[in-house]
Amino acid sequence: MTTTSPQGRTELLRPDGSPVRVLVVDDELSITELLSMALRYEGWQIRSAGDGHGALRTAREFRPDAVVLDMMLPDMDGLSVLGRLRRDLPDVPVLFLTAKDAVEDRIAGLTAGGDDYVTKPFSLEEVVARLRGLIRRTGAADRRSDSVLVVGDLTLDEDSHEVTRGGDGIHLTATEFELLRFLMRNPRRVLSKAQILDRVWSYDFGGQANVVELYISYLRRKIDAGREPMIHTRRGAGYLIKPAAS
Amino acid sequence: MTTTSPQGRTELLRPDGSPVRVLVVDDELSITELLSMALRYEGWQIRSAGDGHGALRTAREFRPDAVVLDMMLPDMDGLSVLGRLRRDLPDVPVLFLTAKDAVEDRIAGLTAGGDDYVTKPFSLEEVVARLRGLIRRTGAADRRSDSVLVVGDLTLDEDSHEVTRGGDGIHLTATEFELLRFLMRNPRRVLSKAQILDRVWSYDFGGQANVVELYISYLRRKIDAGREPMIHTRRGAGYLIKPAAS
DNA sequence: CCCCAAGCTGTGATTTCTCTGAGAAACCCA
DNA sequence: TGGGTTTCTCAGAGAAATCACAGCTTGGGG
Repeated sequence: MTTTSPQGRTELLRPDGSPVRVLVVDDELSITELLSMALRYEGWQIRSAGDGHGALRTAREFRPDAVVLDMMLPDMDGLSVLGRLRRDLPDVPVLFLTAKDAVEDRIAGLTAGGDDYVTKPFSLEEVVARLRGLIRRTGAADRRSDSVLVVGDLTLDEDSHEVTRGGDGIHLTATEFELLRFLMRNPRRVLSKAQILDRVWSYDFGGQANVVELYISYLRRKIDAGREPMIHTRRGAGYLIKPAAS
Repeated sequence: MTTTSPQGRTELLRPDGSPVRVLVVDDELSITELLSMALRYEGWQIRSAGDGHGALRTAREFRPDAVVLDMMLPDMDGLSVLGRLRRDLPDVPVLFLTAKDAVEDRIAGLTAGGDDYVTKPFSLEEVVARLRGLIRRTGAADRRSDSVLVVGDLTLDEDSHEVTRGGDGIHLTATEFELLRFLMRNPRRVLSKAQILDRVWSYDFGGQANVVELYISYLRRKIDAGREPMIHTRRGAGYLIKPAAS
């Protein structure tokens, strides 16, 4: 089931209308804090654990609809946690967090079962999107909701990563895609550069805030080029996207 | 829940009808005083603290619906306060106060969970508006109320920053927008130039008082131009806004 | 009816914010 | 390993917003 809030945000809900439950497992407190905060903001119910045993204990009692699991835990191997988790909750989808240089193939094997993974350092948009995808696909959320965002004649498919405007396909880089997704998930709302940075760039990004301006500029070239503009600047406040007609 | 006071002011209330509670944390007494006064005027219940430990103690007992938190506290790091605060009150939204030049580095991740921040020196309108936004969005106030102010055929959307009169879109600068918001939040009430200056301009504004006249003039050109005027001067007293028909 | 204080607005200086080109570095895939 | 792609920094140009100042208008008390 999905429902749309007054702000235009779409929320995932479970079949019975209660909020989706997500368990976050990572040994770094700053990471669990960050994720808990962001995921809670999606309207989900969050519990967190700092090690494998805690995770298993919490999972049994909390019965989450999805788990975010760091592969690198102090007390046990990520794989063992996964195995034991599956014993209690056979169908729960898992989003793995891994270091960038971790063995890709082992992960690839794991994700064959419908799970997914992101590498650290991640951006919140990425984690939220993948988690939404997992929950959507495994049917923890009632009706399989749509993976296509639409604003005016602009469409963005979160599954295939396809973007079109007025029917024409548009190629975007990864960062451009995430930025556009964030804008389109919040249509007609002014988003500050800080908000965008916090959401679209990875949590350890230490650079200049004007990358946002730069990428807005790239996006404009690709989606607004020659057409009625959809991306607007609110000087001193931020940016917003809205249908061209209005 | 929202209710409309006899003066025409719209107030945020909690689901049970009791006033919203806000905790203000800053080590400068002048700031907590200023904010407490302004926020109390919104009809909210305010407590304040001058350091991290005091903040945590008060938060536990007062259970605020929102927190205004200076990042620069004498006894502890703003982030530690945040972390511990979140342990007791996982869902409470936080409005951070930061110095203008510190924005870039330590804000990273702060707005990610739906939190927000303003830079010092701020204007009271800004703080109040952001707080209202936070409370509205995180649902501490009952039904998610909407973000549009309406006076006569004039509308102002706090989310999209859109302003229309009689259906026509009107572009306002940041300062014009804040001034109009203040007027529209107090329709049919005379606001003195001093009040306006105190609310709309930052607390350290040292300029000439006639900026208010200047900006009223700008606003009139944009929203009253050619139409029945809605902004009226009460010579020697101040200004007020009201629907054209009356 | 006159005068003055209060209010209004044109001009322009200054500051601030945004956009974008150029290029360096990192990255990815073959 | 090498070339194309992507990300990001830097810096300059340009646009927009803010504000001081000053002269003009207006309203209303005397």
